[in-house]
Amino acid sequence: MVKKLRRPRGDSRPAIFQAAAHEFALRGYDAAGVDRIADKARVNKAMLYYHYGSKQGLYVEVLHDMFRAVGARTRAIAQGPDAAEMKLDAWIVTMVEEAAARPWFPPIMLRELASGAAHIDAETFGMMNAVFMAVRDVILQGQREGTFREVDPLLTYFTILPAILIFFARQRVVAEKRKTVQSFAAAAPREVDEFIRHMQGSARALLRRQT
Amino acid sequence: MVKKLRRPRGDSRPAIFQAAAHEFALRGYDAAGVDRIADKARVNKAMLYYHYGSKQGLYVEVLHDMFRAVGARTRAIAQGPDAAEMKLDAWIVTMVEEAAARPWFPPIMLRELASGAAHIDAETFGMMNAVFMAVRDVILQGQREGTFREVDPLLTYFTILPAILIFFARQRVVAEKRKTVQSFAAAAPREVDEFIRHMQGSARALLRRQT
DNA sequence: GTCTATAAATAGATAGAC
DNA sequence: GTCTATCTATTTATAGAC
Repeated sequence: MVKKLRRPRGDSRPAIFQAAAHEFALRGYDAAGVDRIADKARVNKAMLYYHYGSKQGLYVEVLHDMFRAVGARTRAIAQGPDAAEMKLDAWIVTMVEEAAARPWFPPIMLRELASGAAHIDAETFGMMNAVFMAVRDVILQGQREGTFREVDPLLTYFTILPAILIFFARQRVVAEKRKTVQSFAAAAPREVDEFIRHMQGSARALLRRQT
Repeated sequence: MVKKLRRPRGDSRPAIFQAAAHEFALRGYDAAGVDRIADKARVNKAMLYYHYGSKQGLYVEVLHDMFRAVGARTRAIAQGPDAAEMKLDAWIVTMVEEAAARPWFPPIMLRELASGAAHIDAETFGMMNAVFMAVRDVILQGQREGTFREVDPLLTYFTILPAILIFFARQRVVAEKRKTVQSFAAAAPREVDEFIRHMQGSARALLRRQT
């Protein structure tokens, strides 16, 4: 008889966090199953409530973890001494790295944008907004320096950001559908390095003052 | 006693369609409730199964309706006689008009991109892909004509499209959160005309050959 | 075409033993 | 910290009367 594999005792909290992040990314908040999260983390469902209180509480932790990391790095870049173009390049690298380090980040953020931020509390919303504020500062700096056009910072932010989010979300789509749907043969997955160059070039093209 | 308002008999099918489109957009496929759809359409739940067979069948109809409309208009533009820059401008107007005419289109498509197209059958996937193919043809045309840079058509498509989708999805976020979250005061809603100009300008900036 | 009633499965959450 | 058992509400779907 095969003994059921067990995690070492005491590390159930991070195991639940990981499993929840993946489940929320895969199915969205409402469709995510507390039972499925517990199974994936190989813990009892009651442990989830012991550590996090509720499904909502668990979701908020995942969101805060995301925006803490992204927010801190974005603010650091915005407050640095570099020229605006360099800062924008660095921010794109940051977002790509965070999306790669937390694969659940792009799907979750896309879903929240799609649902009107339905499951986001005021505090988390403030963290989301702080990221925008920092990027807006960089765009305004570039406009003061004369290197950027007089674009609308908000509309420009929401042109660059979703492109990054969708790139990562799309990688999964392509990988899975290419097996069965021949019409998607043209859409080979792209390399991350190639995408960073594309995105940096796109952002510069969007913002650079015409001559 | 107040008599319950009734729809005229016989038009339950379109009423269900409308209600379903909104429910799918608001909550996503998995979290959408057949009961809620029936209530919203003011029909009995059994009617939904009578007309559409299943929740999945209803969802597929909503998807097909979306991509039929977008696909036909996109193909017509791509096959027309205009220069590539004009075609791209026209396509952006098309997408904005379709998103305005079908408010459920941007949220549903964003969710599918976020979930890896989990609920999309092969046929619908082909329709989605046909839109990309037509836009790719326009980009290739512009490159042959010498007006567009040698960008990757796929990465460029997925830079322009999500910006349009998110703009509409975001309008709802802003409208609702601005009431309660003061930190979002900076993010006033934008006018659609203003957005079209921004998006056409962005697409041209992305693609125009540098001098 | 339209309705009621209900089946059968699954959801989030909790009490209480260990 | 960890587990079993269970409560209650909600889910998709169907059978059958009208």
